[in-house]
This record gives sequence, C-alpha cells and structure tokens, in this order.
Amino acid sequence: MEAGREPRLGDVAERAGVSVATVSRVLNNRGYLSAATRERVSKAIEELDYRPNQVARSLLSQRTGTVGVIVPTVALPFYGEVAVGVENELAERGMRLLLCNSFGRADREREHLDLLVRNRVDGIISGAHNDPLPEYQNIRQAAVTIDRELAPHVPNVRADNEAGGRMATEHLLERGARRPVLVTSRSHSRNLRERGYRAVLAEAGIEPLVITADFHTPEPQRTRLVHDALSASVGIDAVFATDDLQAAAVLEWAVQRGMRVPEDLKVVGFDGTIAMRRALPGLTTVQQPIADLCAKAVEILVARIEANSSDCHEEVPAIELPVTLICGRTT
Amino acid sequence: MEAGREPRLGDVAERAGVSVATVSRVLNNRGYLSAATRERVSKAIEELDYRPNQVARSLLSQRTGTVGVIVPTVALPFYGEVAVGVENELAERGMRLLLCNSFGRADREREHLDLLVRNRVDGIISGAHNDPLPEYQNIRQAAVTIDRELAPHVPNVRADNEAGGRMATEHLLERGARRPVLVTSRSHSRNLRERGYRAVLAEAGIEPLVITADFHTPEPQRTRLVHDALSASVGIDAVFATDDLQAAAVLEWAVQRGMRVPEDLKVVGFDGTIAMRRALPGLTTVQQPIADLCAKAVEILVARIEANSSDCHEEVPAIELPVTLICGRTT
DNA sequence: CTGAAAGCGCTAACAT
DNA sequence: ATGTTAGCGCTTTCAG
Repeated sequence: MEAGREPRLGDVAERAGVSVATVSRVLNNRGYLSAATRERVSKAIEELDYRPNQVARSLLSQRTGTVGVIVPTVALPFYGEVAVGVENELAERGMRLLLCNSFGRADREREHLDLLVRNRVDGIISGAHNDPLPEYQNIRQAAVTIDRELAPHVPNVRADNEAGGRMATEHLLERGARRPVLVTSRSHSRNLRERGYRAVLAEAGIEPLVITADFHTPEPQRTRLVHDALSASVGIDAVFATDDLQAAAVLEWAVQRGMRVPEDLKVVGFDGTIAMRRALPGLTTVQQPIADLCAKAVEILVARIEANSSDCHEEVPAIELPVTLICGRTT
Repeated sequence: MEAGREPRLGDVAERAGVSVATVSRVLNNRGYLSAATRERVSKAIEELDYRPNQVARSLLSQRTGTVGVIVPTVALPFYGEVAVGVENELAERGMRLLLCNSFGRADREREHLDLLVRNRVDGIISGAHNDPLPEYQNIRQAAVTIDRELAPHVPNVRADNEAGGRMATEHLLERGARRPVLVTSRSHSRNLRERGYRAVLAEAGIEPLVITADFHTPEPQRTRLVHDALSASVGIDAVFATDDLQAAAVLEWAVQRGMRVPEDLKVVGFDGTIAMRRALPGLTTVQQPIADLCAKAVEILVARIEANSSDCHEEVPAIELPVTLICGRTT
C-alpha cells in the first residue's frame, strides 16, 4: 500500500489475500464467511487501521447519516443546548450533525438550506427564528422544527409555551404583583407565551402591558430598548420576560435604578438553560424540557427518513411538552 | 425524469440535449462552451432545480469541504461562541462544520474522532478539554486546537491567558484587594491563567490561595464545592475566577452570605462571551477575542489542508491573541 | 463460501 | 466546441 493515503478496501483485501467483496462482507457481517477468512480479514483491518470511507458508502446507499440543524446561533444558551440535545440523540443512532447558524437572517438560512441539500443530508431540524422560507417547499428531505411554525405539514415540537406563560403570570400575581409587564421579542397572536400572559391578566381584570425588543437586534441597542421602555412605564412592579436573557436585562435595569428584587420588582424568565441557571441561580424561570424536545424531534425525523415518503403532506398537529416553574429569589 | 428523486447530471443533460460532460463544464465553468449551450444548460438546471451531489463530488475530488469541531459542549457560552466563530469562517470559504460535543469524556472524543475520519473530513478543530488522546497521532487529516495543548506539532491558537491572569489579579490589587483567591478548574503548571495570578501575587508578596472545581463536575456538586471552599477560607476579600460561570458561583456565594460586591468582595471573571455579558452585565471580566481565535484557527487549518502535507511534523509555537479587561461593578 | 463486475453521481482525460 | 469513457471507494447481484 502506498504511504500517506487512507487505506482502501483493496488494501485490506490484498493483505488478507481475499477479494474486496469478501472484505466488504466481514465489514457488514453479511453472507456466509468461513471463520478463517473472517479472522484473517479482521486482522488486516486492524493492522492497517482501516476505516470504511463513508463518502463512498453514502454515494451508494443514498444515505449520508447526516442531519442539518439550523438555529439562530449556538452562542445563545438555548440553541446551544438544543444543538447538544440533538447531537446526542443522533449520535445514539450513529448519525452526525451539520451545524448552521442563521443569525435570524433569511439569506443565511437560504444559503444553508441549499448547502444542506447539496450535501444530501438525510433530514433537517430547524429552530431558526425568522419568517418561514418558501424554499422549504422545494426540498425532498425530511424536516422537523423545534419551537417554530414552518408549514402545516412540517412537524413542530415545542414546549407548552402558553401554559408556561400562564404559570409565570399566575406566579407573579400570587406573589402580590399588581401590574405585571410582558417583555418579549415580538408581539403577535401566535406568540403563545404572550397568549398565556394575556389570558391570566384578562381573568384577573388587569390591563396588559407589552414591551418588545426583537431577538435579533444587536447589543447594546436591545438592552437600551428594554430599559427605556421600562423606564417609560409607570407603576410597574413585576415583569415576565419571555426568555432568561431578557430577564437579565430587566434585572440590570432594576439594579441601575436602585430597586430591590423581589420587594420592588418581581421577575420571571423563560428557558431555564443550564448556562443561565448557573449564571443567575436566583432567577425564577419557566424551564423548557430541552432534552425531551430534542429527543422527540429526532425520533420523528428519523421515522420520516425511514418512511422515505416524500408524501408526508398531511397536516400534523404541534407536539407540546410540559414546562416546569423553577422558583428563585426574584419573585 | 423519474419523480421523487433528486435530479442528476444526466437529467439536466437530457433536458438540454447535451452530454453530461457539457453540463459538468457549465457547472464548473471549465473549457470552451458556446454561449448557446451554456444558455440551454443553465435553463435546464434552473427548471429542474438541480443541485450537484456533493457526495459524488467529494468521492472524486477526495475533499469533503467539511471540518469536524470537537468541544466539550456548545451548551456553554464559550464553546457555543467558538462554534459560531468557526462556522462563520468556514462558511466564507464554502465549507461546512460537523459538530461533536465530547462532554470532557475521552471515550466520546475517541468515538467522534473515529467518526470524523470515516467521514473523511478535511480537517479537525479541537477545543476538547480532557487529556490528549493518542488517537490523534494516527490520523492523516489536518488539525488545529483552540485553547488546548494536544501535541507539539498541532498548532494551538489561544488567548494570552497568562497576560489575562496578570491583568485580572493586578486589577484586583489596584482596587484594594489584600487577599485575592483563585477559583479555577484544575490547578497545574500549564494553567496559564493561574500562572499569571501567581506571578502577580509573588511580586506583591502575597500568599496565593487556589480553589479548584473541575470543569466537568456535574451540578450542583461543583457549585457546592466552590461555596464550601470559599466558606472554609478566612480573610478572603477578592476572587479571580478563571471563567465567568465560576465567577457567577462566587457572586451567588456572596449573595447568600449577605456580602456586598464589590465592597466586601471583589470579583473578576474570564471569557466575556456575549451571552454572559448579557446575563451579568456588571461582571468585571477578561474578554477573550473569540472571533479572532476562530479566524486564526480556520486560517491555519485551511492552509494545512491545502498544503496537504501530512509531513507537518515540525513543532509549532502556540499563537496567542491579546485579551481585554472589561471593568464592571464587581470590582 | 468466495470472486468478478456493475454501478452510485460526478469530473477529467482523451477523442472527435 | 462537445461527446465518450474511466474511475473515485464501496456494496451487491450473479456466477462458480
């Protein structure tokens, strides 16, 4: 065998004194093999430190064993944890994860999508956070979203956001809040955390107050946006922030104004990622079951890959997993 | 063309009434083409929404355009940001990123490494945090590490950790600290942040005090470890934590003991990731130039891939990039 | 039980 | 200027 080159099936065959077909058979444990050849081939594989070329296998099998994951950015703890969760589930199945950060930019997501198709990934998990791309219609691979509505026929796995919104708001009222404000990324009727918040306030006869600071606004503008809006509001005594980083901005505002938490201001966040729980252990938050979300998403995706039916055109209801309120010192 | 199948070069050729070679030529813009054929082929490509099969291309070109990234876990902001930085740099070069989380477990890293080789990645960037694996010797692909010593001939890109340790410690002394403690993951002579800390204390004639809580200890044991060690020490008035999450644990300890920060206890962290700066905007920290580290790492890796010389066996000095002290309210 | 050969989708000689 | 063909490394009939 020539040096400086990855060993091939032929190298193993030569060394073991058999044909490539035989080597392939012991590799895949298929067909009848005499114990003697099996032994000799295994030894040759070992000695050459041979590893099958997955590229060649993929070309033949029409399966890459690779899944593309598109998220805004794994630099944010929630998406980082999602990537980890998905990677774990895939690894258990011997599959791999191609990482795509879209930064909430449609053009980036489009490019990534194109690249994933060219690389013939078996499936795509999207947690991107911009408006649905029409390009998703043109692709043949299976797709599943995490916490995102993409299209009626694309399965969406998410936390029970509305229940989470209700729990957070009810909790604030129970702790004596008179005027809980919502701080969220974007306000609209499909914002389920907002819907939970509004439902509870409606029941309590309290006027809602919503502050928005888009997810993808660069710092420090976003923090400034939140702080200014909070300062402009009167009689605020509690905040439900729809993610923990927004909650952090609220806490910072309170510190700068010399307000005591929770006496003067109560705060509840959302997500409860490992990183944020370590950064702000005192924060009351609604924890998403991220590992479960990922497990479910991968389970569904793999099932669709194996079904291989591009005719998955029926509508599918969203799958919602339960959240947990974690009480800290901020309420 | 048959339905439900990705279009192939042959489908395009048939539609355009030319041979596959001609289609390949317009795709790669190689050789002589008449404007007319070029036109017709482009039209066929467009109409079929044809995308070249990268798997087939890789098999032929012996290049996958894919790089494996091994980190402890992108759920932690520092590694999440590294993954984003690397992905960005790769995307600019039309390359892709295969994500591997090792969780500090040697067996996971070994499995990932094996998988990456089987997938014939062009190169590997490792930021894993356990002891160097001997398996790295047996692989032919180019490798670069970020903030990790792997082997003398593997380039290591990192922040100037020692200078960072010095800056943090000097800053604490300037602010009036008498007894700054070091809280770190593991204490040893190659811990450069610790070295910086010790150097400054030696110059000031102060006895160092080092508390360790391993990076990979699961919660809540790690936090408990830190808190107990802090409580057991007397006369502490300042802490240099070698990462921001450790710093958060220290801040939490101070809160629980009713200590004021920075009056009773001054704290400096390390990393300064976007997520942690949002979570704890008040924290004084030594910021790593993560984007620059990634840019440098990818630049070196790509150069080595293109050199294609498996004879990169010469020793290479570590590349250190400057850090920045960010002053917050905790000092 | 094992080997020879076709072919996965593409590119690059080599022809014409 | 374009077509024919071999071959990238592997799996899988089909023979023997």
